Amino acid sequence: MGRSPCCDKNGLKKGPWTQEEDLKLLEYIQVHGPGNWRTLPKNAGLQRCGKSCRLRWTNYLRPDIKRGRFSFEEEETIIQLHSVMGNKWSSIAARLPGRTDNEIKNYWNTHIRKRLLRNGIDPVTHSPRLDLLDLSSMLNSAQFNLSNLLNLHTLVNPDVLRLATLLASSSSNQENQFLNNQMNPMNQTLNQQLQNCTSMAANLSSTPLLSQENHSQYFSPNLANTNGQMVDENMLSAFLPNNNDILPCQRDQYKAQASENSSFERSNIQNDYNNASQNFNFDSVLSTPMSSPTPLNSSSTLVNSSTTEDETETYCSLFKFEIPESFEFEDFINN
DNA sequence: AAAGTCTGCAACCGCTTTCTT
DNA sequence: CAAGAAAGCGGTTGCAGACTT
Repeated sequence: MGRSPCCDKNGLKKGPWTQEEDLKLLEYIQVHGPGNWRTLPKNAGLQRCGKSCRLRWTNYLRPDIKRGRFSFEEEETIIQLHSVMGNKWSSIAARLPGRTDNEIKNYWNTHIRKRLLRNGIDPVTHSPRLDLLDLSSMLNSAQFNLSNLLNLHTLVNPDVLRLATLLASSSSNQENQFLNNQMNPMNQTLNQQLQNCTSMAANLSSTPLLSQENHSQYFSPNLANTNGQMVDENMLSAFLPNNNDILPCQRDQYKAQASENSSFERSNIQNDYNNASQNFNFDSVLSTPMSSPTPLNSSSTLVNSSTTEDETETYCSLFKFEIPESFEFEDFINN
């Protein structure tokens, strides 16, 4: 069934409402109540479409509308509801008194969605977005090479060690103290890390990865500005124990991608894993001098050129999360 | 200081669903 | 039951103000 216009649009005003128009609409509704939108504009003396009047009332003039910034609780509620309902804005709004669907939709698109992306979470699926990472090129890169990770000369490469330090100490003059206090437990826990990394490497070796041709660039050059106190939560997860569940959860997606793309590369990962398991010498890890904090090298972090801006932001943000003052590295890796 | 770019949000568009006659 | 009107809904657009160069 075709739908005719709700009113004759010729000569009707569009665009932002003026105070005078708002007043007319308010006064009319106060007397006659909302509804009957087709005849309302004429009766209220408004040169507006009835639909426009209804929207103005429901989204702005209604007295029960709560204005101002969304609270943390509201934001969390929106995220939770969205993870269940998706873009059912009216259903979400029905559970947030005083908020309109339009307002929630706008807030989602301008704030929450970006925040989730910044945290490496897909705003549609609400799951981590490691699927976007080109692990192959990452692990072959200078700093995030699996061989380096597991090999004594380089593992716990300076940046990883520095990350550990930074997690426990936000200022550089505390680093030595941290190392003195934490190295013994780290010696034990790093053994556990090794097992987990080895296990993760096994997972990786059976996980198809996007080819470098498809992901020629990974992280944007502006990561060169990343300072020593900004580290990658997800990257760290890849190096530390008990966070490797992220990879298995993405495996089906990788497999689906692999089935569509014959150029997936696994050999590099397999080689890295084989080399690492042969060459590993744990003691030398701790004998490797701590490097002075330096910005993460942008050469290892490139963004897939085919990704969207938001996705690019996701990649970049993977390396940017605030480290709480109270964060304890030991607790984290023992967790 | 000016021009260009970005951001947030109100409002619109067009489709679907529900209601009324 | 069918047709048309009204309401609901989600995606998109346009613009004002903020920010950057």
